[in-house]
Amino acid sequence: MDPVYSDSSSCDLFTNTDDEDSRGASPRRASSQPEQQKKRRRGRARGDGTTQVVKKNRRMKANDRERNRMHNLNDALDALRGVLPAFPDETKLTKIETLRFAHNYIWALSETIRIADLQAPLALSETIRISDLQAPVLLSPSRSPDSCSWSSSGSSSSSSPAHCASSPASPGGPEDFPLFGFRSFVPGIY
DNA sequence: TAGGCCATCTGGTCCT
DNA sequence: AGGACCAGATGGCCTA
Repeated sequence: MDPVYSDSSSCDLFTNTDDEDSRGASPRRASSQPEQQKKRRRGRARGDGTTQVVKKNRRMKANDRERNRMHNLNDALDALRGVLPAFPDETKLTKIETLRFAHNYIWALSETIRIADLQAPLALSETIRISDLQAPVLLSPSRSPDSCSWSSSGSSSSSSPAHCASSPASPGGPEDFPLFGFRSFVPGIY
C-alpha cells in the first residue's frame, strides 16, 4: 500500500542549478485527452528483478526532479509574495491566495494607471485609492472564499479582475490602498 | 474531529 | 530515451 521508498535522502538537493526549466511557455497539453482516460492506473507494474531495479532508479530520479521542480515553483511563489504588499498580520499567504491577490493587485495597478491617464494632470499629484476604482476590489478579512462577492457597480470597463475585493466602505483608514490590509479572494479566476 | 493546506510520490502524456 | 509537466493519491500538520 504505502508509497514506496520515501527515501529521505531526497531533501538535500536544493541546488536549483540550471534553473528554470525555462523552455518557455510551450503550450503543452494542447490535446485534450478524453476525460475517461484520466483514470490513473495504480497497479504494480510488474517486472522481473533487474528491470525492477532499473525502474526504481528511474523513479527515484524522477522523484528528485519533481521535488526540485516543485521547489522552484515554490520559490517563484515566494518571490511573488515578496513583491506583493505585505500584510500586517504577517501570516503567509497560501498559494492560491497569493495567485489571486497578485491577480487583483495587478489589476488594481493597471486600473490606477488607466485612470491616471484619463485625468492626467490631476492624477500625478494624487494617490488613487482602490476605493476610487469602479470595479470591485473586495478584500475579505476571513479566509473563506465564500465570503466573496461581486460588488461590481456599473460594469466598469476594462477587464474585470474576477475577484472579490476590498473592505467595502471603510474609507480612509490605514488603507489608502486597501489591498494592503486584507486578503482578497477570487472565487474562480477563470 | 473535520477540513484546509502542503509536500511528496506516482504514472501518464508530451516534447526534445 | 529521458526530461518536463501534470494531476491524482496519500499522509502529516495545523486550526477552528
